[in-house]
Parts: sequence; C-alpha cells; structure tokens
Amino acid sequence: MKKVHLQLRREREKQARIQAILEAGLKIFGSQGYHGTSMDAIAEAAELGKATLYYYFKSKDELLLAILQHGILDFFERLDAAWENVSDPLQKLEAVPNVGAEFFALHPDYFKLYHYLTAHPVLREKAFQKLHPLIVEKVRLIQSLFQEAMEHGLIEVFDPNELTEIFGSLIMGMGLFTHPPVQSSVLKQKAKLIATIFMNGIRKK
Amino acid sequence: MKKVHLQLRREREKQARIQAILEAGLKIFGSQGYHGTSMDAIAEAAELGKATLYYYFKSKDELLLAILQHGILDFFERLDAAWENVSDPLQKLEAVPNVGAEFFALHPDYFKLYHYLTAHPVLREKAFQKLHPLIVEKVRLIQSLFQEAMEHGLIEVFDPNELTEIFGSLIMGMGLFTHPPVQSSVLKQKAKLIATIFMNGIRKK
Amino acid sequence: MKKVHLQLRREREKQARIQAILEAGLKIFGSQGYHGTSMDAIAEAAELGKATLYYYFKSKDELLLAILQHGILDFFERLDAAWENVSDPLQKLEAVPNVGAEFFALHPDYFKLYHYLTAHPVLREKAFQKLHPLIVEKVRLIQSLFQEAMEHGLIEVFDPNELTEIFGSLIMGMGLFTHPPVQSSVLKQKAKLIATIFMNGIRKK
Amino acid sequence: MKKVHLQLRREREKQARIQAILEAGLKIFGSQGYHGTSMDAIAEAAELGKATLYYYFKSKDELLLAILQHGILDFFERLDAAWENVSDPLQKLEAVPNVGAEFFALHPDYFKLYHYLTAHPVLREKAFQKLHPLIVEKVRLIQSLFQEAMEHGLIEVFDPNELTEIFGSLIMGMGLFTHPPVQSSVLKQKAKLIATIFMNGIRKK
DNA sequence: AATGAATGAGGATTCATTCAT
DNA sequence: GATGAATGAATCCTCATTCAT
Repeated sequence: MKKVHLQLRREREKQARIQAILEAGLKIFGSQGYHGTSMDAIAEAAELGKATLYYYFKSKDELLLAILQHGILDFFERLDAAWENVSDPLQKLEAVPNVGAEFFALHPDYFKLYHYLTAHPVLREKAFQKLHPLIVEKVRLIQSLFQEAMEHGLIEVFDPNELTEIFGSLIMGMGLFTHPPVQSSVLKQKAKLIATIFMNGIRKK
Repeated sequence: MKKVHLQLRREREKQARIQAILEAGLKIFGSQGYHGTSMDAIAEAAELGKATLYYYFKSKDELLLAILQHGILDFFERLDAAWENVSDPLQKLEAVPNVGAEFFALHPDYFKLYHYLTAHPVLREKAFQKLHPLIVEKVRLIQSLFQEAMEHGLIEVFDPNELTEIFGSLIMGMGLFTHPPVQSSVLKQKAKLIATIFMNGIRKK
Repeated sequence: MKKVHLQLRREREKQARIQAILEAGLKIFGSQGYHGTSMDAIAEAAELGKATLYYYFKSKDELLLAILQHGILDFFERLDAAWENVSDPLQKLEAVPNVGAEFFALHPDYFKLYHYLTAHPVLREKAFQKLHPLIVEKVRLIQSLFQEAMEHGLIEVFDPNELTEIFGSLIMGMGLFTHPPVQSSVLKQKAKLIATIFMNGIRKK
Repeated sequence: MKKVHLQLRREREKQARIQAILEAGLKIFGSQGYHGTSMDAIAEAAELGKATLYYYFKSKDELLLAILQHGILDFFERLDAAWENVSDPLQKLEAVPNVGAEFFALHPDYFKLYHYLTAHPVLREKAFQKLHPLIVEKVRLIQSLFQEAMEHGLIEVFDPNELTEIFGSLIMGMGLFTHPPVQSSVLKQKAKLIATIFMNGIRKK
C-alpha cells in the first residue's frame, strides 16, 4: 500500500531532521559553549525553522543533553569495538586513551562541551541526572579492570576509584591543551605517551 | 598632615572595593560560568552599584581577565614559595600537584573558570592574549625542570613539552572530577597519588 | 483554497505592522530626535513588543533609515505627481516649494528628522550611504531644470549646483522656523512667497 | 598687597576654565549633537574633572545654553561690526549673509547645534526661553530694515516677518548642505550668491 | 575651588520560548 | 508536522548627576 511507503519516508525524514539538529547543535554548542549558543543559530545551521527545534526538543537544555548522550554513546561504542578481541585488563586500559584520541579527532567539540558542563554547576547537575546511568556502567567497568589487574599482581595497589579519575583526567586533558585543528596522528602519538606514562606509573616492579 | 591620612584611607578603600569586586566576580563567574554570570549579580554580591563595576573595570571581559590574572599570580606565588628551599628538579616537580591541591582547596572556582574558558574559543583567545605572558614563563620553567631531569638521567627521555601538558592535565583534572566541598586533606592525598604515579611513570629504571 | 487567503491575510498584517512601526518611529524620532528616542517608546507607540521591532528591523539605525527612505520616496512621488502635466522648467521649479509645503503639512517630522541628521555627522554619514542613491537622481533632475532654463535664457547664469542648494535651503527652511501646528494654507502661502522671491531673484531681466 | 594679585590670578584661572569648558562643549556638542555628547567627553576635552563642569554649570542643559548664548553674542558682535559704517538698509541686509559665512567658517559647530536644537522640541523650548530675549532684538532690527526699505520704495511690499524668515533660512542653509572642512573663500562666494539672489528677488523693478 | 568616586535610571539588543495556523 | 511571527525578561553598558573631601 502507498500508506506504508509514505509513513516510512516520513519517518526517515524525521530522523534526518533530528540528526541535522543534533549535528548543528554539537557544532555550535561545542564551539561557542552553552550560553554562547542561541537556538536561532542552531536552527539556522540545521536549516530549519527555530520553532521546529522545539517540536523535536522540549528546550535548549534538553537538546544539549540529547547531544551529549549521542556523543557518549558513540564514544562507548568505539571503546567496545576496541575491546572486542582483547581480554587482558592492562591491554584494555591501554586502549582507552587511543579511543579517546580517535574520538577527539572526530568530535573535538564533545570534549569542549564536557569541559564547559563541568564548569557549570546547574547544567552539570542536569546532565548528571540524565547521563549518569549511561556513564556509571562504563566507569565501573574500568574500575574493575584496575581491580582485576591489582588482584593479578600486575599493578601496584591503589584505590581503583582514584585511579579511574586520574586516568580520566589524562584523557580529558587532551581537550584542555590541544585545540583543533590537530592532526589525528599527533593525537594518536599523544595518546600513546599518556598510556605509556600512566601504565608505567602504576605497574608493579 | 591630615591630607596624607585622607589619601591613604581613600586608596585603601579603593583597593578594598576592587578586591571585593574580584572576589564576588570569582565566586559567580566560577560557579555560573562567564555567560551565566550577570554584572548585576556580581554587583549585588560585591554590595556595590552595577555602575561601580564599570568604574573600575571597563567591561565584563576585562573584569574576567583581571580575576584570572589575580588567580594565576596567586598560584605562582604559592608555587615559588613551595620551591623556595628545593633545588632538585624532581622534587620541584613533585611539589606542583601539591600546590595545585592547596590552591584548589582555597579557590576551586579558578579551576572551573579555567575549564569554562578552555571550552570557549572566543573567550579563550581573549584571555590567552592577556594572560599568556604571565603563564608562558612558568610553563617554560617547568619544561626546563623536565629537561634538566632528563639530562641528569633521572627520567626517561620524552618531549618536555608533552610532559608538561600531561602533567598539566593531571593537575587541572582535579577540577574535572572533584567538586566542592572537598576536604583539603582529601585533595592533598589526591595530589600525592598523582605525583607518585606520574613521577613513577617517567622515572628511569 | 483557504491557504491562499491565509497567506494573503498574513502578508497584509505584516505590512500593517511594519507600517505601524514606521509611523510610530517617524512620530517619535521626529519629535525627540534620534538620540532622544528609545526603542521602548517606539514599541509602545506602535503598540507592539519591543522585541518585535527587532524582528522587523535589525537595529535602531536601520529603522531610522527605513523611515527616512519612506519619507523621501513619498516626497518624490508627490513631486512627480505635481510635475505630471508640466513641461516648462520654470514652472516645474516653482512647483517644488509647493510640494514641500504640502509634504511639510502632512509630515513635519521628516523635516525635523532631516535637520537632526544634518547636525549629526555619524548618523548623517550612515544615512547618506543608504539614501544617497535615492536622492541624487532627483537632485540632478532639478539641477538640469536650472541648466535648461539658463540655456533658454530664462534665468541668469549661475552654478546650477549652488542654485539647487540655495533652493533646497529655502524649502528645508520651512522646517527651521515654522513649527507645528501650522495651517496648511499658511504653508502654501509661504511656499508661494519663497517661489516668487527665488524665481524673481534668478530670472533674466 | 599680595591678596589682590592672588584674587586676580584666581579670577583669571576661573575664566580660563569656563572658557575651556565652553570651547570643549561647543566642539563636542557641535560634532556629536546634544544627546550624543556625554559630560565625560566634555570634561576630558576640557582637561578637567567631570565634577568641575557641574561646579560651573548646573546641568548639561545649562552648559548647552551657555554655549549657544556665547555663539549668538559673538555672531551679533560681528554683525554690529559689519554694520558700523553702513546706514543704507539694503547694504546692511546684504552684509548679513557675509557675516554668516564668516561666522560659519570659524564655528561651523554653532550651525549644527542650532539645527540640532531646532529639531528637538524639548531643548528648543528651553533654549528659546533663555535665548529669545537676545535674539528677538536683532530679528526686530532686521525686520525694520526690510520695513524701511519698503517704505523707501526700494523693495517690493512683503510681510517683513516672512522676509526675515526666508532670509534666515538662506543663511542657516549654509549649515545644511555645506559640511566642514570648507574653505572660507568658498563660503564667502556662497554668501554673495545668496545675497544677490535674495536682494534681486525682492528689489523693486 | 576642584574632583575622584559612586550610582540610579535608562537604553539598545538578544534570546528562549510560545502560539496560531 | 513545521514554522513565521511575537514577546517578556534579561543583559551589557552608558550617563547625568551627586557627594564627601
């Protein structure tokens, strides 16, 4: 029947529009920060009417959170892919900065946005409530990798929670001192150095 | 003569007022971010008329920069104090996270503000132009500490520039995952761990 | 179809709103001068929200220029109408003060605004850039009327450019010493006197 | 006695300061218009503290009026000088545009200011109240010159009041279409043309 | 006499959000 | 579904004026 085709096309268009909004939003939020970004600017970048944004997202905040969620899920997918055929905990950990570099090369704006949020308690709180469940699982997983490595006597004994934080700082740090445009290879190099120093720093002698 | 007393008192009051503005500004910029902060809010926090802010600072931007400068200078003073009787480069480097923790305990808002700025290209550029001269000197000094340690065979050979960045990430990272209120002792602990892992990670075996 | 009616009505309403803004703006700019006029005041007079003004006009300047353009075009239309069935250059010239009086009776504010602008170099420059193309054509036409009259030996030989300026002063002068409310008949009388003296002053004996 | 010298010097300094304010005010009011001029700007131009302006002039308005008065008196002095050895009414009238040109060459800002005021009803009213007595006398004198010339059969019979206005428009018109910098000789030329046309226009045949 | 300092009031402009269609 | 149009509220900044000294 015609109807089905029509519905499918509509659904496709809808998804395309949402995608356009998310991408436009990421670009502008990422480069101008939350408060420096107007819905007007996003609408224009997405080539849609401003009111259309509100049709798909209840508010500016909600759009921001949707964008962040999108990015985080993407990051985690890449991490899962990198871990696919690896079982050694140290090897898994070593892969993380690498995935970070890969992701940063593709979407530096997510890092900016993350730093921006970190610095803004109100937004941070909102983001936390929505995104925490997504993140906490991965964080626990990484903590358990440290735990496992400790139990096997591969690394010195530290608080896995603190280790995870420090590890996180190193990865997020790429976004602190490195600003686009950067060559992907430079980032990979940096990631390797980070991994080397950190793993070296915690490895059992 | 009376006149002299009068002038002195005026100068004192003026400095006190500037100080009040800087402190109020730090508090609110730090907690709400640049764009989330209104001059009204700062004026209220400083218990001054809004126009008075403009009497002392030409614009919102300029106030922000003055605050940042203030913080950076404070940080550097503390660092100099910590280095006073230390000549060993590794010991000097180990002191940095500690000073970072001390500073963060006192002024967590500077860290927030720094992250906020990092994520905002326009502001970052403005801040950079004014503050770069202040910072670059200290950064070079730290780089030369790494250099020295390498030349003495104390640490492995790495690019001192990259080492400095990674070191910086670790210190700024305290502001990424730790949110006030935190006990000073917890921060010191964290700083120690950071120093241990990092120094361990680069030390020559 | 309904749709068409809807669109038409919308367009009509939009034009009406723009008209309302232009009229309100003329009234207040004209009576208070550019700097003495707040966008608030115009919005109130137009019975619209202040932000609505900015929906239609990018800035206060742009609104001013739109108003001026409107007035100039109106004036020129009236002039064209008055010239419709006249071919004699002297007769055409004589008609100008009359049209000026007619226009001044209807929109004295344009004259005020013009004087205001004249006295303000920054605004004058801005206005000039936008409106010059509109004006220059008519001014040339008037100059060529003088030229023609000279060539036919109807008037003494003068620099047509200077004649046009003097002629302009006489017309704009109505706005200098005559302040509303004035009766239209009084203005017509004045216009006639101006025309008489000026034409008499340049006519060949 | 010393005292007298002191008082004299003080008085001189005071007058110098007032003069500085009037000159600075004229320059800025004239070039930026009343509303475009801040007391700050005048104070800076006069190289005095802003509060000092308020010591000598009760308000911005009052300063403006003082400046205008200054200018008008200067103009009238020049006119009187030009009339010194002239008794023929037509000759006296012919001298007016010339004095206008001379004055405009020296102080074009007065003309701007006058036009600015003309266009601003509130200011115009204030200025009128203060300056009217100064002006009205001279205007009456000029009207009586027209009257006299009519009675002697030198010019056609017109309403002297209207003649004066038209005459005024012509002179003020120099400020409408001529903008500094202009050469004094150009202005003199223009004044001569104005006088020629106008006198020619009203002269009895 | 002169002024540094302080400010209330106001002004241009932006923006997230709503609503009618 | 999609959006043009409208706006209240907020924001940065300016400025005439005052006041204490």
